[in-house]
Amino acid sequence: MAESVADRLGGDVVSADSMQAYRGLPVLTAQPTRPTRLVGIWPLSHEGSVAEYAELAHAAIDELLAVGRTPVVAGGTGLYLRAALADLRMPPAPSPELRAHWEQVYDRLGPDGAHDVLTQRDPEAAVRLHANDRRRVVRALELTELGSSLRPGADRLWAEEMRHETLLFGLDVPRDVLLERIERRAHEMFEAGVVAEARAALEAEVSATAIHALGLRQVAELPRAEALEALAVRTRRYASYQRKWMRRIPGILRVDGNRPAAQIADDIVEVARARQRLPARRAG
RNA sequence: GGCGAGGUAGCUCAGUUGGUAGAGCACACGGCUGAAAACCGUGGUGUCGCCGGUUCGAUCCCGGCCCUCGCCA
Repeated sequence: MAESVADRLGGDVVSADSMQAYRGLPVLTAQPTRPTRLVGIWPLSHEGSVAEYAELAHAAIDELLAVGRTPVVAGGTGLYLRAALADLRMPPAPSPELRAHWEQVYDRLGPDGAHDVLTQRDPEAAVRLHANDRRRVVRALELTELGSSLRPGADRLWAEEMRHETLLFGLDVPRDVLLERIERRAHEMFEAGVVAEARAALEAEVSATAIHALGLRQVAELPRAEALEALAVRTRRYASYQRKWMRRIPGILRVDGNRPAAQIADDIVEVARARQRLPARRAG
């Protein structure tokens, strides 16, 4: 669908998806067949992050705009989409030493003890976090040593502000249709050789980030029927996660996604063209 | 047909010496600022196989029936 929109507008698709950014799992991550920006850019051994992705996405988008093409950003989860479209101004990168140190502290003091330490060092961050959220409590603690905070200044994640004038569309698909599509998609992945792909990937080094590609371990290790079910279950959860973001991203326009891609693309292009003409008319 | 084991949440199962039941996963909802297809939190969604009996009260005890699995005919 994104490709159809890009073709009609004279643009290119930019992927907003953490796992499509890796190369080596084209079937499992449902990568597009035509070359797409930010797809397959990292080896599986690489530990990717939103902040790193955001820089690349900004560069790709600006490059397209500079030559007069329309970037069509498609994803993915809301965080990656927002990271591509807005300037989230992430706090400083984690240092391996600080992370290791605070992880040790967390494990030694336990969740409540570690959370107490955070309350002393950064009360504002502490009230936002649950003691059991090890990842974020550790991150917040390491930031206190870098003169930063997990919650610096304004909330940019949920703000409407974006780097460029942008139209946001979210596709609505009825629940039963969605479940059926997920089921079919899982089967198709198996027919396309996802098992061999996953096993081959796990032979080599896989980063802590890439290992979480949905269903990677299950597909490689479980018997077919169980793997298929696990893949479908995880995909369902992912879909409900996307719905959640769709409800919350400010300014998103929801369109009926239960139609052929070309038809949806036509509608979106029509809205885009109408919006483009509006300022000119007013000016005129 | 005989003997044995079992029938409790969507699934796998625990439990109640009789006071209408709870874990994991699934599912729903919420959070999220350099791991986001990740991670954290909250919520039990139920004719306890069916019919009767005993009892103030039965998912639990008793009888009958149905179903599943195993062994034997």
